Amino acid sequence: MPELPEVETVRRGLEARILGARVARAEARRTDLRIPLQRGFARRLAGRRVERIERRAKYLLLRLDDGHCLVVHLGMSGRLIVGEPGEDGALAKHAHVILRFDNGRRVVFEDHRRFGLMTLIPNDALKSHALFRHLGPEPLDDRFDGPALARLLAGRRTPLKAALLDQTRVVGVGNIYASEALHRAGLSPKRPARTVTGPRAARLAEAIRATLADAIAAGGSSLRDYVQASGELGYFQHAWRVYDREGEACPTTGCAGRIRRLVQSNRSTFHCPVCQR
DNA sequence: ACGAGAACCTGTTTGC
DNA sequence: TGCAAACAGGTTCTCG
Repeated sequence: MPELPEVETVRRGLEARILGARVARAEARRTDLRIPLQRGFARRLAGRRVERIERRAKYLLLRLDDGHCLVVHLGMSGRLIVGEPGEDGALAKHAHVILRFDNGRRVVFEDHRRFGLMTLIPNDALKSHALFRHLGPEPLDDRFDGPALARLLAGRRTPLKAALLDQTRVVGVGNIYASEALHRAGLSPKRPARTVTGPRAARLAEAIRATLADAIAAGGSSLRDYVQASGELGYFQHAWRVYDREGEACPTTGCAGRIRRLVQSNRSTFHCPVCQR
């Protein structure tokens, strides 16, 4: 799922609803997530206040009042469902962790594939933690530009699409937005990453930033029943230029190409062979 | 060190 | 309708 725009959308939804609230009760119904929940995970959350809600790459960081950070990754199928105050509906089949806050809100972590994770890490250990140590720069940071991207791709023979998915290069771009950004930049997903320099790198850096920013503005992409933290649907999926549009006409003005699907590193890539070179 | 592919797990869609 | 295969937004390990 969730790539940077969806995670950022969830972050904003959480911020509006549980920032400053205190965990009244926490419950772990299943502990074998991608990283098994720590012993006493629920007990350690009880009574904690959420002081800040941040995002790094595709990770949500809930800074608690005891010097720890509740780290959440949604993997492919993870969701954080925030209920209305006082509301206490039925739990989904794969509701693994339930947090009840003192403002009446319930936050449920659901993840049927269990590629996601929740874990508590001391704030001062975050940066050096194995989950974060090797992460590349944030694409929406002002310092992320053409020259910076060219340096990150230098020497890489791997196809450009695969390089964009590599979170040690740049973070936050996943399978949908990699295809989208490459189309926006007019660059072939098959091009060796190291050939992206100068004006091409500038175009790609800008395309990545614009694609992610547009998606955030739309509340992310909602696939199937994925919902953002507020329970609303994002609508960026309607703005996809190439993703999941195999056989359709290329949306580039004046381009007569058709969108093709190919498989790279076991993932689908969508592109226009005519205007992406 | 690098790059490609498989593995992790469950649910849904597609094709015969 | 039934069944099997393919596919799904991510990350991490293994192998060559």
